[in-house]
Amino acid sequence: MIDLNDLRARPDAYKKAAKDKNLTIDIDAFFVLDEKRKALIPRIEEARAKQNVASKKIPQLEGEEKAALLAEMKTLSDDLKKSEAELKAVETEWKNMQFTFPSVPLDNVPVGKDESGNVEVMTWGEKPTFDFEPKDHVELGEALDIIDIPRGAKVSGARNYYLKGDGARLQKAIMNFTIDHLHAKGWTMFSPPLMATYECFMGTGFFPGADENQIYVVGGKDEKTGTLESDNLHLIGTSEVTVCSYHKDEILKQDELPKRYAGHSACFRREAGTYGKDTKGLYRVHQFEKVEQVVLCEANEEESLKIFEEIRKNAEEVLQALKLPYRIIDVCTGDMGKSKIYMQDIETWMPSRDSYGETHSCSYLGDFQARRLNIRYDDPSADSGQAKKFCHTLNNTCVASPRILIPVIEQYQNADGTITVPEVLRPYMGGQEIIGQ
RNA sequence: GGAGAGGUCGCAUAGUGGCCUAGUGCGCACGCUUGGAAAGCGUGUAAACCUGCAAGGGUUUCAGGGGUUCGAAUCCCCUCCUCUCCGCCA
Repeated sequence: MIDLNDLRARPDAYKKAAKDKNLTIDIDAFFVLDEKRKALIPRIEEARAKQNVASKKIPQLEGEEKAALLAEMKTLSDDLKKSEAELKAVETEWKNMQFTFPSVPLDNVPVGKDESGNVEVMTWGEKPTFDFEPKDHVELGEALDIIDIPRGAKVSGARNYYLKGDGARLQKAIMNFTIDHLHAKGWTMFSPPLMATYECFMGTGFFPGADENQIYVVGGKDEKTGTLESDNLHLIGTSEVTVCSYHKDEILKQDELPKRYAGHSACFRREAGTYGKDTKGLYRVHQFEKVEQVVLCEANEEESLKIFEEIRKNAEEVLQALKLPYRIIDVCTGDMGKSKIYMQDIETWMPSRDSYGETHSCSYLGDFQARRLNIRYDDPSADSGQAKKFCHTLNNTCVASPRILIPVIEQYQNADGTITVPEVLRPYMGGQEIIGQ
């Protein structure tokens, strides 16, 4: 959600943002509605005020006087109902339009049409070289019986998989290592709900929009009627949805900000429209595990950007501990989504793809989500008129698996087909050094 | 899944069609009192929106939505949530 006063003050900034983010929206049409609404409201409020005055008088009156006022109020009430219906229609559209409006990206965000406009900012680490013919993670995983994709497909359809034995243990180890990494820095762990209401998806900016068909609806067959029923819940595609919504409709205290939350959860994505894309292996799957960083902080861009660096660094530290080469890219306007105002991706080197693959996504959303979720904080230093402000929110992957297993398995493979367990993960695997011996 | 009871201001409660501009208690803030504190006394105690330079004025909000009515916290319908009992169950 955007600030309407800001929209009215600088409509051109929003028109440019929409254009840069490849959104087709009609801001001028919105202003027509906005005016209509503003004209209707005083009319309705005036009628209601009259009604309130009459309501006090009526019980004191008797006979003709009373009948006359009742008749007058009947007419007023009928008119009022018409105006209210009109306002409701206008306001519904007025609100729906607002949900489609983008936030305005920061000035330093590269303008671009799609991912080809993204800009590499830095790289870290040496790409691995092998003195034998390296295999990809699927071949290695199946030979070691730690990844089973055919059986995943048998049981749950394409893009599903089993991690098995040391494969499952390796994923657990990476999750636990990452959780401990954040815990040591004072982050609060969450094991959040995996299902959430439409409002939470709306509040975090995923609904309404194209993302909607990426999300699974929780439903079931009604035994009596045999028809498919929806439970009006959706499976989260990221714990950002339920962790961020944790404080929905709350007023936080300034001195308890920033809130640093780490959500560890399974994530579910339909991956609609990606048929034929990344079909091989564990890159693009319907279900994965993720430790997500979510921060709610004060509405202060400078401070927020420091936190942005902090959460990106937290993720980098995990990759560095795993000794996985990666690069950071500035995501351009056309690739960042309507809610974000600044975004960087971390891409980790994946030998079998002979390229970097996206493993992390770091986003700064300004007050976009907090407005939709109605999360505010008390600012005692502010003027009394504006003591309650909307928070700013940020989020970044800390680690997501099995995608991260691709570089881990491929980079740590040995000539004999075994996999060396990264040193930092060994304590999480009972000291095990090699998978496949 | 079945039966029942509920959802009112930060919390607890009162409120069965106009006296509700939602009372009372607690909490909180400020003031008086005091050497200081407690107690006591007094005052205040939300959000959103409209209007206005401002002071102010107005509207809405009693879980949410719809209805009846000149008028709804209160009556009717639907949805959500909570609790109790039964059933099932990790």
